[in-house]
Amino acid sequence: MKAQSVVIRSSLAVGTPPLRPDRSRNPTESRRALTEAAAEIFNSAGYHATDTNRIARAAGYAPGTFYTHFADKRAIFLEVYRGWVDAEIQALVAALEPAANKAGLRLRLARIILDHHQKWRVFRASLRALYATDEVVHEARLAERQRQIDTFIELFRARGATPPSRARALASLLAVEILCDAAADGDAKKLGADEAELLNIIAAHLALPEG
Amino acid sequence: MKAQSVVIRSSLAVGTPPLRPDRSRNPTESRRALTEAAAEIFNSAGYHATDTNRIARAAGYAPGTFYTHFADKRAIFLEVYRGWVDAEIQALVAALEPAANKAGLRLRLARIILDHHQKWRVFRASLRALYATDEVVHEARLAERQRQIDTFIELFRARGATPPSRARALASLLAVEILCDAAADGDAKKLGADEAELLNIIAAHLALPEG
Amino acid sequence: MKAQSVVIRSSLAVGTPPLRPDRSRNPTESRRALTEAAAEIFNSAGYHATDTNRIARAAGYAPGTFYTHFADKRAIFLEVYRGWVDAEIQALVAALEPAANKAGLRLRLARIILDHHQKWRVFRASLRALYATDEVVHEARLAERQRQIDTFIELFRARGATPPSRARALASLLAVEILCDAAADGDAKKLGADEAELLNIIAAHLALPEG
Amino acid sequence: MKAQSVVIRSSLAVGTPPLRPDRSRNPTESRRALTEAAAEIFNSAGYHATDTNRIARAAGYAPGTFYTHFADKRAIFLEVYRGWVDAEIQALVAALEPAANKAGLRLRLARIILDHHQKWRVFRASLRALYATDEVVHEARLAERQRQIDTFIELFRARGATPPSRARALASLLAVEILCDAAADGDAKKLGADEAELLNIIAAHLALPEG
DNA sequence: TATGAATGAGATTTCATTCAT
DNA sequence: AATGAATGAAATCTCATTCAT
Repeated sequence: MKAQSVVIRSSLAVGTPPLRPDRSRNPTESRRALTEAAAEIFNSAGYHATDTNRIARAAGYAPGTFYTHFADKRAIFLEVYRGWVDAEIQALVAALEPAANKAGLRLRLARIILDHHQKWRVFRASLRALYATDEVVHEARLAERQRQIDTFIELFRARGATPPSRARALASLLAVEILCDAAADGDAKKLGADEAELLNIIAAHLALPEG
Repeated sequence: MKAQSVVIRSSLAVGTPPLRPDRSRNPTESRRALTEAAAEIFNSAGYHATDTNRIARAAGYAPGTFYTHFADKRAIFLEVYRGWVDAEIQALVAALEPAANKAGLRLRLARIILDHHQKWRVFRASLRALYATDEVVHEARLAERQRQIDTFIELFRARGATPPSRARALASLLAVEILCDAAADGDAKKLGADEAELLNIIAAHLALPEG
Repeated sequence: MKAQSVVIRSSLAVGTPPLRPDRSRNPTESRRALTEAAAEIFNSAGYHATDTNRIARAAGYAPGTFYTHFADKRAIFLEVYRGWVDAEIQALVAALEPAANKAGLRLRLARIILDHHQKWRVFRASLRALYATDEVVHEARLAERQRQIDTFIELFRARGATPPSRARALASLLAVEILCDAAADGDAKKLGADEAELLNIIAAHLALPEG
Repeated sequence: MKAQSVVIRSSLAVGTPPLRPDRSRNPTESRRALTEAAAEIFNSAGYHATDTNRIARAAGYAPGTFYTHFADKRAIFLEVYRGWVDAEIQALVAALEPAANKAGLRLRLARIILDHHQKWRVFRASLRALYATDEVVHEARLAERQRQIDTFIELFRARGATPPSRARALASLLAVEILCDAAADGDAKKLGADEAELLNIIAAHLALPEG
C-alpha cells in the first residue's frame, strides 16, 4: 500500500545536503572542524539551544561522530572556551610586542578585548550561565581567571613596577570584562553612555607600568 | 472518577507529601506562592533546569495551575526578576534613610548589594544567560538598568552635587555588579583576593556626594 | 519581595474585558447564548480545536457556568446540530410555501441548501468526523437522516405521486449533501467544475412531484 | 546507563511485550512499518484520538523514533492518505484489465470502492474533518481529487467517447464517495435502504463508455 | 573512525471538568 | 444560577546519547 509512495519520497528527498568534506579519517582535523562548528552555533543560539546533532551536521559529520571526539556536550563547550581564551591572549600579546606609547597601547588593548567580546557575546553569556550551574565549567573558568591574574601581575613585576594586589587585579579584570560585554551588546549605547568615554574607562583599568 | 484517582494517589503518597495549603481560591496569593517557589528553584537549579511542573508542585499546586497565573516560564522569570530588583532597591533605600557617616554608608551599601547577589547568585546567572538569548528578557533588563542609572544620577542631583556622566554611572553600576557576583560566588577568595579589600573597592564605586 | 509588583500588575490587568450581559439568572437565555457562541466557534475552529472555557467566555460567562447548562462538550455540539437541522428545514419550508413553478423551486431549494452548507462548512466537517468516532453523535445524526428521508418520501405521498424507494431517497439526500459541501468549500470551482451546472445537478436530485 | 535501564525495563516487562522486530536500521522499512501502524490506528480511533507515541509503540519503536521519520502527526497522516488513494487506484485498475462486460464491470468497480471505504471508514472520516480544518490536508486532498477527475475523463477520451463535463465528473465521483461511505457505515441499512439497490445506484454513477 | 537510526526520559503546554464559594 | 481557580491526565515533540554496522 505504501511501498510506492515511499519510493517516490525517497527519490525526492532533498533538504540540506551535508557539506561532507574530504577530511575523513583525520581525527585531529575532525575535532577541529567540530569545535569550530560548535563555536559558531554556541555563539548564535546559546548553549542550551544548541544540540549536538546539529553541531555534527554543521561540521559535515553524522551525529554519532560527535561522540568519538567528545565525551559530551560540555566537553566541546570547554574546548571552545579554551580556544576563546587563547585567541584573546594571542591578540593581546601581538598588540604588546611593538612597544608603542602607553596611552595608545591601553586604548588598543581595550579595543581588542571589546571586539573579542562583541564577536562572541552570546557564547560568553552561555559561559556565564554554565559557570553558575555547572561545576566543571565553574572550575575551568576559575582556572583561566587565575592564569589571567597571574599574567596581569607578572606584567608589572617584569617591568620592575609595584604590582597591584590580587584583589585590585581581579577588580580590574572583571570591570574590563563586564564593560566590554555591555558595550559589545550595544546596551551601553542604548543606556545613553558615550562610547568613546566608555572605552576610556575600560582603558583606564588596563593601566600598565612603563614598558 | 476524580474521587477514585485521588484515593489512589493518597494511598500511594510516599516521599513528597502534597503541601496543599489553605490559600486556595485566592489568585493573588497563588500567584505570589508560585513566584516565590519559582524564585527558590530558579536560584538553586537555574532557569533551564527548572520545569514549570516542579514550580507548581513546590508551591502546592497541580501543573496546570501554573498556566492559570502565568503565560509561560519566561513570564514567571520576569516576575521574579522584577521582585528581585524591588527587593534590592528597598534594602538600599532603607539603608540610606538614617543619614549616617558617608564612609560607613558606602560600605554598608556595598555589603547589602553583595549579600543580595550572594543569596541570588544562580538566579542572576540565569538572568544573564537569558539576557543574551531571549529578546524579551533583554529588554526587561535594559529597562531596569535604565532606571538604576537614572536613580544613581538623581542621587547626586538631589544633593546639589555634579552628577557623573551616564557612561561613568553605568561603569560604576556594572563594576559593582560583577564584583559582587565574584565575591558572592566565593571565587574572589579562591583567586586570592582579600575580601575586605574587595569590599572597599566596591564601596569606592558607590561614592555618593554629601547627604 | 513580590507583593509590590503583584499589586502593580493587578492594577494594570486589562486584556479582553468579558462581555458580561445582563441575562444572568435566566437559564433559558443562558443556554441559548452558550449554544450560539458554541455554534460560531465550532464553525470557525472545528470541534477539537474548540474548548469549553472559550465557549463560556465568548457567551459572557465563566467556565464553570458551561456545566450548569450542558453535561459536556458533546452535549452542546448536539444542541448546535439540532439547531442547524431546524434552521435548514425552516428555510426549506418557507421556500415551499408560495407554490412557485417547479423548475425554479428546485433551484431555489438547491441554493438554500448550498448556502446553508456554505455558512456552516467547518461545523459540518466536525459533524462528519464525530459521526465516525462518537457513537452518540452517530446515533443522533442517523435519527435526523431518518427524519429527512421520511419527510422527503412524505412530500411525494402527500401529492399522490409515486414515492421513491428509501434507497433512492437516501441517495438523493446524500448526493445533495456532498455536492453542496463541495460547492460550499469553493473546491468545485478549484476543480474546474462550472458552478451553474453543479447547481443544476443538485437541483435535479431535488425533483419533486407536482405540488 | 542505558544498559541498566534496559535491564530494568526487561525485568519489569509485563503486559505488552515490546515487539522489537528485526527490521531495525532500515529506514525505508521503519517508515513503512510506522505508516502501516498509523493507518490501523487512525482507522480505529480517528486522527485526534491517535497519539504519535502509540503509533511508534505499535510499530515496535520508541516514541522518539517517530520523529526521525516524520515531521509531525499530520505528515504521517498524509502519507497514509497517499497510500490509501494508491491502493484504491490499483484495485480499480486491476479490475479494469480483463475487459469484462460493462454492466458487470460497473458493479464490480462499485463493490471495490465500497469495500475500500468500508475497510477505512474511520480513517476517511478523519480525512474529511482535517480537510475542513487543516489547510495542508485540504490542499493534498484537492490535488488527489483533481487527479481522480482527470483520470475519469481520460477513460472516456481514450475510448473515443464524449467525456463528461468536469462538473458532472465531480458530481459522479462525490456521489459514489458518499454513498459508499453511507453503505460502508451500515447506515444505509439502518435507514431502510436496500443494499442491492444502493449498489446499483452507485454503479450507475460509474457508467463508462464501451471499452 | 564514521555512520545514522534508534532511544526514551522528560519538558512544556492544553483543556475538559470539578467544586467551594 | 454563576463563578473562576484549580485540577491532572495526557499529548506533542526534543535531544543528548548509544550502538550495531
